[in-house]
Amino acid sequence: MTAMAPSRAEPDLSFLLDHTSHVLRTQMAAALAEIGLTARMHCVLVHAIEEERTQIQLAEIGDMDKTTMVVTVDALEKAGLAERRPSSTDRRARIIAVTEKGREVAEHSQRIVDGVHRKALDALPEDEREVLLRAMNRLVEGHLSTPMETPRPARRARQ
Amino acid sequence: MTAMAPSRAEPDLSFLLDHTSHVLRTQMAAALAEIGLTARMHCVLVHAIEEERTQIQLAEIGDMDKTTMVVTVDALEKAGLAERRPSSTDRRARIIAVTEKGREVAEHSQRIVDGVHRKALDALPEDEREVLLRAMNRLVEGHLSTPMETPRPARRARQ
DNA sequence: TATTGTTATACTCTATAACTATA
DNA sequence: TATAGTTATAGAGTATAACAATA
Repeated sequence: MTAMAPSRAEPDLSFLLDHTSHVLRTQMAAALAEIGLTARMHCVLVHAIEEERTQIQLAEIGDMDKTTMVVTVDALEKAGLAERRPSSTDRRARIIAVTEKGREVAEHSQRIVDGVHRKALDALPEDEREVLLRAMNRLVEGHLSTPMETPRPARRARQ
Repeated sequence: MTAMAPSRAEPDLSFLLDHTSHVLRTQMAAALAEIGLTARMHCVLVHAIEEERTQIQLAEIGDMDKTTMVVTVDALEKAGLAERRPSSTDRRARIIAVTEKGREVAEHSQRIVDGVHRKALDALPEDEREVLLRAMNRLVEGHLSTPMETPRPARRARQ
């Protein structure tokens, strides 16, 4: 599953980040699954509510491929939480419109997400909690802002 | 790639952990790739040096499946960094013996790993760094210690 | 020519199932 | 019967390629 274990004296930041993010992700997935959502569906729903956005825009926000967005929106439509509507300004593009039910579900799922985060943070003393968030934000905006490119191994054509 | 984006007032711990662990992982992969190692190969190498260990024991330490361990050990053997030796006490088991070259490479890769971690931590003020590590360790040992079970969807037999 | 969304599918990763040898 | 290691492969996830419609 996750690689890399602790055991040395040196602080193993990889292990700490991999482990915590993985466990939190399983907690989040389990919590959202109870109302039939994936983390991605929740993410798209929330950002589609904020303002009129196309699939591409939502894909960018959620850092997904546009093809992944297609299946995510398919799932949202199937669940009756969102609909594709033609953009009034670009006939190629589709606006993701959240339904009334989608709005309700998103409110619920946002409470679930916040609750999962809250429970994790509440496990820390207040001073640590604050500093942890500040430090993580600093890393996200600085040294750990951009993924390093992995040389993708060219793919052969379709047929 | 990674889902879930920031944007709300609530601290989005999922985003912070996912993003930082992902970026750090790409940095680590790139750094280790320069000497032909994956993070998993490094992990196995290091723990195989510490003491005589079987594949299963190493798999447990690195939190991998035994079948994943097979391919990792294959790679290490192919690179001349380790060898499978029959255990003297259990004829089913194989001890992973690290070669002299493997020892040298492991020393090098450990420096690389520590360097990648060091650079990330050095991007933080000292007080934040310390608290971050303390808080992460607290989470790993407490609220975020154990992944939540995902109901695996039974798999059909082979053939 | 470039871009949005779509379908089809190649590829990677991981883990289950089944097997062999041994305990 | 249970376990260590192996092989084969199912299945999930993801992203590339190609395409149609439109810009």
